[in-house]
Amino acid sequence: MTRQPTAAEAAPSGQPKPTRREQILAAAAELFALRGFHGVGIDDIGSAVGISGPGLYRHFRSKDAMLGEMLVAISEKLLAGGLRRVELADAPAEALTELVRWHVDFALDNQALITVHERDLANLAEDDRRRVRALQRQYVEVWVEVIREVVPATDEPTARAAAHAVFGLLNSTPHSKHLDRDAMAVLLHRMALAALTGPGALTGLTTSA
Amino acid sequence: MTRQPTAAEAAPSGQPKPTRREQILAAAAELFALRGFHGVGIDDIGSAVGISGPGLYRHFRSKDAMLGEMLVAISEKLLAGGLRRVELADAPAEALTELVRWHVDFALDNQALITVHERDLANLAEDDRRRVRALQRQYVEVWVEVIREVVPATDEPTARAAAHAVFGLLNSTPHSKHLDRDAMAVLLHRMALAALTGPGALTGLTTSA
DNA sequence: GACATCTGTTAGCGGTCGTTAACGTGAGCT
DNA sequence: AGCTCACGTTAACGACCGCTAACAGATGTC
Repeated sequence: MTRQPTAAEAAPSGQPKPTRREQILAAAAELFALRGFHGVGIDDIGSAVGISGPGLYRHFRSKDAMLGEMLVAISEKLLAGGLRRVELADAPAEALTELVRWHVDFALDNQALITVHERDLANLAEDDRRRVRALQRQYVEVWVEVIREVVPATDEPTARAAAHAVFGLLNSTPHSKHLDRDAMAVLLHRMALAALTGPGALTGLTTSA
Repeated sequence: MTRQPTAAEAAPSGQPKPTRREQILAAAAELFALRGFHGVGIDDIGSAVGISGPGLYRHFRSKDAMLGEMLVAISEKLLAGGLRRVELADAPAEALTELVRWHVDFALDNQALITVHERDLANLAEDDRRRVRALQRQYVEVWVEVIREVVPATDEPTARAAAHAVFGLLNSTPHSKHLDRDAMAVLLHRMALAALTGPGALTGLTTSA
């Protein structure tokens, strides 16, 4: 029976120490993003971190556990960051721009995880999938509330759909490497805000004739 | 050696006849979208169309051939439709709205294929992947040209990145079923146009200080 | 110096999956 | 009536893959 330090002692002192587990997760994320969960073998992940094959089982219970851990972690981080930005904002409009900025930075700095997140969710084990779905819902909810404050005449389903659409826009990062990071960040930020706050973009859809 | 009618005699008379091949491709697309290419077995696809397992090999050379055929077909259709809309338009602004309308309708009517298209491209065989990539590039090119006509001060890399971002926005359809089809179409249309033509969204990124 | 523990190795099992082989059947043509 | 051919069936093969078993070195501790 192998020891399984689940996120509790993953960061005992602080952040300076990149654990073996974290190295493995990072490498696995990169490979999963490239070829998909089922397209990557245990041996591939192993050799990506210098060890070979079954040595990974000293650090993880199973291949599914790796996927689960990294998707739960990223979902938690995304939600926590979003909540914090909204809390720190003074006005709704500022909350929205901060939310956009947060998501843009996050997407640009975690392209592999973003890709895996929206592609291999179906390959998660039941438990992990429920947790991730719940976190996703909460994150969407944060956006929905802020959107409805900034664009008052928006009903809830529309706001939800708009949030998903903006996520699609912002998460498009992995598909285009034509601009450097900063230019990309500015572009995505502006496009997202324009899509949400453009004149009448979100209103008059469900109550109109 | 089995006969392989490759798209030539797929539609000999017109469109009224849904071939067995097409039934299979549609079912396979649905399953691929749900669980990913590697997550779906030959037997799953077979039983989805009433036959079981290896019977599919009377219609397709291999499982990869199914994926290849459906992704090439969808890419060709997308490009052809885009080109036609632009040709029929009188002015650049109209070309852009028509392009958006075309892509919105396409995404809403082919959600499974859209999902597979952006998820399992990596699982294609070399030949097919090259063809699909080439078609994708041409489609992006259509958008880039139209965007640069409508928003004159936009440089090419920015236009390309913006096009990808809009694709991400429009292809978000499969992730949100909160609105009915028509409302969704209107919402996506407005958001896409706002993102592209919003005040200064695409300008001043590469030449600014 | 004996011991435990952490981390890694190689060999092999068990199941899954794509594909092929061999065979059956019913419709249509001559 | 008989031949062909399109369309299925089941059985089985071969490869791959996740995972376990058994073993080994390096390190720190009493």
